[in-house]
Amino acid sequence: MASWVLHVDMDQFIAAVEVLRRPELAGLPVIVGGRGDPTERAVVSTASYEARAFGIGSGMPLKIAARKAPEDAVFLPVDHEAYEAASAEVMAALRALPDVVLEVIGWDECFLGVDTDDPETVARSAQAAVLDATGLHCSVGVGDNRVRAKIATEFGKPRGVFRLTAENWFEVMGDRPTRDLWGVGPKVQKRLAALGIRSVRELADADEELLVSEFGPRMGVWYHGLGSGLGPTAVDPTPWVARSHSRETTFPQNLTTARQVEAALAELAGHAFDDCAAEGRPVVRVHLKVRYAPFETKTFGRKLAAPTTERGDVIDAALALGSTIDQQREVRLLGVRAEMTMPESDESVERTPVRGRI
DNA sequence: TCTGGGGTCCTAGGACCC
DNA sequence: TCTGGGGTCCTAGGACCC
Repeated sequence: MASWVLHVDMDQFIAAVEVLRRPELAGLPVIVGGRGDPTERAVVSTASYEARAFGIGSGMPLKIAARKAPEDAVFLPVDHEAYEAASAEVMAALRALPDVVLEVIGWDECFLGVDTDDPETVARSAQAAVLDATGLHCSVGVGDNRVRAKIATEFGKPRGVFRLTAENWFEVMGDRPTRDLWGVGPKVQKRLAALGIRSVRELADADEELLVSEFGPRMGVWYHGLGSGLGPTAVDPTPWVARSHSRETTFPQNLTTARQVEAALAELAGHAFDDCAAEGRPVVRVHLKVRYAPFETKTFGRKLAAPTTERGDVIDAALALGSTIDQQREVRLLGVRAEMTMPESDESVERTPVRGRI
């Protein structure tokens, strides 16, 4: 029997959860984001397929979405708790499948590790299990590693299954832009293009030394392998442990005085601390993020003299960092991140240097 | 056109030590 | 007086993901 990685991704998850509890929204363009008010500073979390037909997608400012949306479009506020609950049901249904190892990647996606000679059958039973338990649809990517499984899912959407392996990698991906690779964003795409590398195949054929000199020893090698669809195969069922917690707010009206900045920092730092305290681990480091109007962002942080479990210490650290904020400029966003001590971890686990995880 | 909030990881460069 | 090579730790910044 061969080992396979399956990537399960919910179809328009957030919008689907909303439609599930409000069936009268079925078939309408549904746009979830912010507080559901398209005149506010916020972006789209998820748009239903009906809304996507109008060019509305995740990450788009709500104001723009409102301009593109038809009259019957419905704007809804984000309801984290509802999605958490739905996510837990999805994961439980998948974990109950026979002989699978499950690694949660986000609210609406996970990897499954399975040993089988018929991964498509496992994929179909995963879809059936999720639909049966929650009424929600998902797509499944089948791969011989995590990278190929993850990318395969896009070809399976919606409600489908797609297999991507060493065998069909170049046939499927070879002529596509590097941006289609997991972990290649707009900046890296540009830097690659400057080296004359535009397609996935060109990346695979590129000189690794060149990539290392441009991106460093780790990322250079990683990007080169990505061109061939190389990636780790391990699926790790160990529950995810947060390394840090942060709170940030974009203000409806920019802050203009030191008083306002201090009050906001103290509140954010308090919330960030509380999130860490809930995990029962001390805070070791505090970071600040400030976005000056119109859109320039600065981040900076400091290690604390010693790990602390005192709320006041974290707030003091945030305020001390805050004293470096330029008082002459309007502040549009503030964020405080508190990094925690880490429990003992297994460093031997191969990591995918793709940043970000929910 | 106007850009959220919550995360993780990598790199460069300076400080400091031997 | 001007000077090496290597290691580790820390900070700042950047990039990407969902």
